[in-house]
Amino acid sequence: MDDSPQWLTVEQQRVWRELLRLTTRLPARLNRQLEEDSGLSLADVDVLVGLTDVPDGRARVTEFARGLGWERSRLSHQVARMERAGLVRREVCEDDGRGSYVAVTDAGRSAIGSAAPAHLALVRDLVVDALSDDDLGRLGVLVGAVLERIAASD
Amino acid sequence: MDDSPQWLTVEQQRVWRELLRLTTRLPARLNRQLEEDSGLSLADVDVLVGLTDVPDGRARVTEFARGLGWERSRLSHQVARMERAGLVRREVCEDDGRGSYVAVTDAGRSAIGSAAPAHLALVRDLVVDALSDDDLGRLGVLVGAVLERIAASD
DNA sequence: GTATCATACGTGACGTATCACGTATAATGT
DNA sequence: ACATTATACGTGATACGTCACGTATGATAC
Repeated sequence: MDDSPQWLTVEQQRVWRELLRLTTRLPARLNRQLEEDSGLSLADVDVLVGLTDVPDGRARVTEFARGLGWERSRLSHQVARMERAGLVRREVCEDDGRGSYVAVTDAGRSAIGSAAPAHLALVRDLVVDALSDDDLGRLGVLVGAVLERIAASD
Repeated sequence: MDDSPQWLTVEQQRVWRELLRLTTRLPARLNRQLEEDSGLSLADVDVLVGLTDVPDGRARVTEFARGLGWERSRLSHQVARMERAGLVRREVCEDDGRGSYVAVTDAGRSAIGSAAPAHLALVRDLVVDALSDDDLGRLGVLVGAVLERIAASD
């Protein structure tokens, strides 16, 4: 009977359903605001923020994907879309013929510069200011514990 | 200066990034296990669980979507896919010519019956058992606060 | 009765995210 | 040197989720 699956309690189900709900509602809300204000998507923002944070504005694809916590091919596809939009460009890697760099363009820098204030204001409104500092820290610890379980079960 | 957007602190950014990571990693992990074990998707499971929980195994589309916390057209598309797979069927509503019911089929009941144990075991492993009872309750409260902010900002 | 407004819901277009697969290059072993 | 293994990463296929739009039906006002 050790391994027999058990149905969730009512309370456990409630928390579980809320978590699932969050996985679609949160990105959707942010995407809607971003689309209205700037034409960017949340994925565009993540990539642009990541690239503008590194010294020469470029990163190797696989390492960058790891840093974002994304699947490699998710980044490849996203970069392809962003390249078509002129937000990033791919650059050959001189040292390693296998791979390439993703580099932010001037248009990309400009786009994220314009989009960031309103986007961050909404992130504040929805998440940061919804909780006390203690609670935000606590949320981070709890979500971190779940992410560790996910990583361990891969 | 009241409305000026502010950059997130390092700690706030960390929690924010973890939340974003969770929105893709959690469904992806559950989907992978479900696909391997049963060929169902997490969305299939949500619909089937929802339908097997109501008395005659059927529900009106708009109300059911609301209950799941889904966009209406998300459910319509999902039902179309599940109908093709024989998991549910649409039934005419006798009292209201505008709408229809989604009803679970025998195959659907069987599929969710087979898939549920392993799926719930993974939900337990990743979420429920990753936290103490107190922490799980706390997570629910914190996520609930964020969901309220999202609902309020729509 | 008719017109207008409201509601239910399905569909198309599109962007997104994962998985499988394949190609090109680098590293390693012999 | 050559063969084998490993790595980097791009692409296609598919399922998914949102938004816009449209049709059909019901409710309401006159």
